[in-house]
Amino acid sequence: MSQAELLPTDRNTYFVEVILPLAIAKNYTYRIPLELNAKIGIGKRVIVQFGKNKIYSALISSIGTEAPLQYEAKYILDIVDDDPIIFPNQLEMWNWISEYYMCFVGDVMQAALPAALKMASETKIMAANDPTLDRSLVTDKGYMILEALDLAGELTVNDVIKILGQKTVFPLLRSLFDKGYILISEEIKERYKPKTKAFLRLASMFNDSDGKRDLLDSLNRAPKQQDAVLAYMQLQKNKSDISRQDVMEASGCGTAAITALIDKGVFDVKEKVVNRFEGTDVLLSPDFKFSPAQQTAYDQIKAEFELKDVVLFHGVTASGKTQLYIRLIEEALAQGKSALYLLPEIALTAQITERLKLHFGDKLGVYHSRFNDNERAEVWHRVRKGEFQVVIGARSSVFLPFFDLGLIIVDEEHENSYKQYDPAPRYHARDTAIYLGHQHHAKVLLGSATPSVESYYNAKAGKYGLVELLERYGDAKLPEIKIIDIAEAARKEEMFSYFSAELLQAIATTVKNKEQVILFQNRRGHTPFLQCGTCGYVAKCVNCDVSMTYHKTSNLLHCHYCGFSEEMPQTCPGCGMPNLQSKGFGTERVEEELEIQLPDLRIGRLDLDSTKGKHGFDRVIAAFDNQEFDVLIGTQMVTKGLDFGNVTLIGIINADGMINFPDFRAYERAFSLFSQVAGRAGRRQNPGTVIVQTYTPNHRILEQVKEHDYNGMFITEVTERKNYQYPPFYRLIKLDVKNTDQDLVNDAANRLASLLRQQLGARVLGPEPPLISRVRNNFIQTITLKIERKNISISKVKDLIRQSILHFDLDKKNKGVKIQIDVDPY
DNA sequence: TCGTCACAATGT
DNA sequence: CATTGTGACGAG
Repeated sequence: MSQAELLPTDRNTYFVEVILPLAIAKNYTYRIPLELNAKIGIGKRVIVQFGKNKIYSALISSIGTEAPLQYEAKYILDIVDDDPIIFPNQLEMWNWISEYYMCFVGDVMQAALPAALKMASETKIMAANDPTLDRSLVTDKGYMILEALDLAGELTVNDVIKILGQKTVFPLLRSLFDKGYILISEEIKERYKPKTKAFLRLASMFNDSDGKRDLLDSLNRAPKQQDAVLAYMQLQKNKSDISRQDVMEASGCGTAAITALIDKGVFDVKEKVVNRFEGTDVLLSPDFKFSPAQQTAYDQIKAEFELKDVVLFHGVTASGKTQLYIRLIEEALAQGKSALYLLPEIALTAQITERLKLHFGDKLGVYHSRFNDNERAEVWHRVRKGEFQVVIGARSSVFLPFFDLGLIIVDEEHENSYKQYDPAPRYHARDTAIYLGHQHHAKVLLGSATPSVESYYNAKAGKYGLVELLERYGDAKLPEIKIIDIAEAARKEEMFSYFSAELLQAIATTVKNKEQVILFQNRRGHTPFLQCGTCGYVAKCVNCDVSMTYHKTSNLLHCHYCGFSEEMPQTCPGCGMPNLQSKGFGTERVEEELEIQLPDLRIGRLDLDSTKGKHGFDRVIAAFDNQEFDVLIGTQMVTKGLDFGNVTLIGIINADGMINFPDFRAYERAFSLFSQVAGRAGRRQNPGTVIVQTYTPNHRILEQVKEHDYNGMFITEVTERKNYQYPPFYRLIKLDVKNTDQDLVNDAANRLASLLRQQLGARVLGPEPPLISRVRNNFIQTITLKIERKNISISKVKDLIRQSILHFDLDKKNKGVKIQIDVDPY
């Protein structure tokens, strides 16, 4: 059904299928009132009533003329948009995600739309103020609500829940309503508000010079106001639009003076909609010189793009990848196409966005989770209108309403944060980007210094093009990597706290040379676990099967899984002895110990806890960049695409935790993490040094890191994965079975596994408890499916899984058991 | 997912 | 018995 057919004179009755932003399996059909016929269109939002009271904004996914047979469709209440907010090919992508990752389209809608574009139904309650009613007849709680209404005028249901401290308030409100004490109104409220700014204009009578003089004279006894008027007149010479803020800045007055002038009628105020991203429209012409190696890589990428739609670009750290990307984006723009540059969330620093802004000016949109909703909605609208031709963003920017994409860059393509885990849709942004590229006939460039085994395998197998750039920009050498055996150093009495003599020495020398150090410890907090030296008790979270981490900054024990925190016990809760010992160490502890070992250092910390708040992260980075610290201690946050020219020493405090992780990707992850950390060292003249402390100095992964031997790592990994049936040779689908009752979970998981085995046989593994077998009071059992790539269709397998789950849900014994499906888990 | 309905548990 | 809590179910 095309738009053109839907003329205002159209007297047909239409029915629309809508997607609701909920985790429900079906789409629902609504009827269009005749008077709205002219406005309907796929991809527009509509207001619908769903259930008895709830009102949602849903999205039209299809239009038809057949009335449903089984039931009578409700009418839609209204149509929100004049133009569709999403394109048909986006709907197609949503459906693909929902099919491939086995989730509901409503889940995809939740993830795809910025919250400000989803509207909330806020049920408002007002007092009826009927003097004939006797308030003393209502219950205590009812009375509380009426009192609160007297004070506030109106309340939302949420407010009532807070006031009463209980969840079920509807019966109570219903009875108050039925008896006539209150009024209830459903009001849909759009959360997106364009940003406005107050602009001032001098009232017309003061516009000539006489008027101006009189005005200034009359303000003789109000010097601040006089200043403000003078400042305004000064600004008026160069600018036509003068904002209140401008006047305040130029005159040094506060709001009071301006408000007084407005009240006197001296200034007229006008609210104008302004762009949230003002002040970035500097367009610099790009003028960088490619090194011969860069030029070769660039030519190869172009050549590969002629043959393949997806190209993997393996470029070592500091090889100048970003410059290549910029050149490629410019080319896409020159062809009148747009471009998307994806980065992992934590790599999206002010550093990189500033660099791109210099090149692309106001054509560049930035999209990531540290933006608030209004900002995200604004980026959405401007991409939709084609104002932003280049978007740099994290995972979720694959959902933006692009048209005519010419190029997608997925930088740091190996990063596991491209895979969303908690809530559904559990999609992989790299793979979704490839789908998106396919839709737009765009080229996709995957970039990484340490490509994922999957992508490299795909490239080697000829599915993707492959371009490698294995030398650093401008002759820079790769850093030297030293492996230190902690056990041996301890034997020689060369361990001081967590630091070997060699590391401490290197830190001291580096700092003396006015260079900087990064220390890497992949655990945050102070002490990862507390154990009783007498009875062996370990402090664990009450909701999860994980040890509590002590954080010195809060002086509390924290659970990193559910956020629970509690006081640190003085004596062992198990046996009562005051013998609790700290085991292990996180970034806070490293910081503390380093201060003891080398007291005069200026130390900064970069982890989730030290970077709270919108700009927290950028602030720490900027401070380190400005050399306000000598040493930066951090978790894997320090590894992500940060570019510090002055860092020449990297220390990995303890490499073993990363290597000995029970997961088939552990070695690959350790290799890329260590290589990425090492890549932070010495990006200019000085190649830099990396010191890795470990108890297993001969581990093959460390050997390979030391030799910068990506290829060796790839070959050993590929062999192992082939032998043990892992990706890229097999597809994995993980099913988590969850419930608060441990026995129920175990039994239900067994039942599900046997249902699956009936269909899929030995491809079904488990169930077994995962590493963390209880999170937020839910026990978990995991069933893993390994699906071969040949002789069986993956969509057939997914159908069989869906059938098995349907079966599973029919069994009354499985009531209340939740199943979570993760396709291609990371 | 969320709200409602039916029913059970709790306390007067 | 009235109020609060809990679970199952269905929504167009």
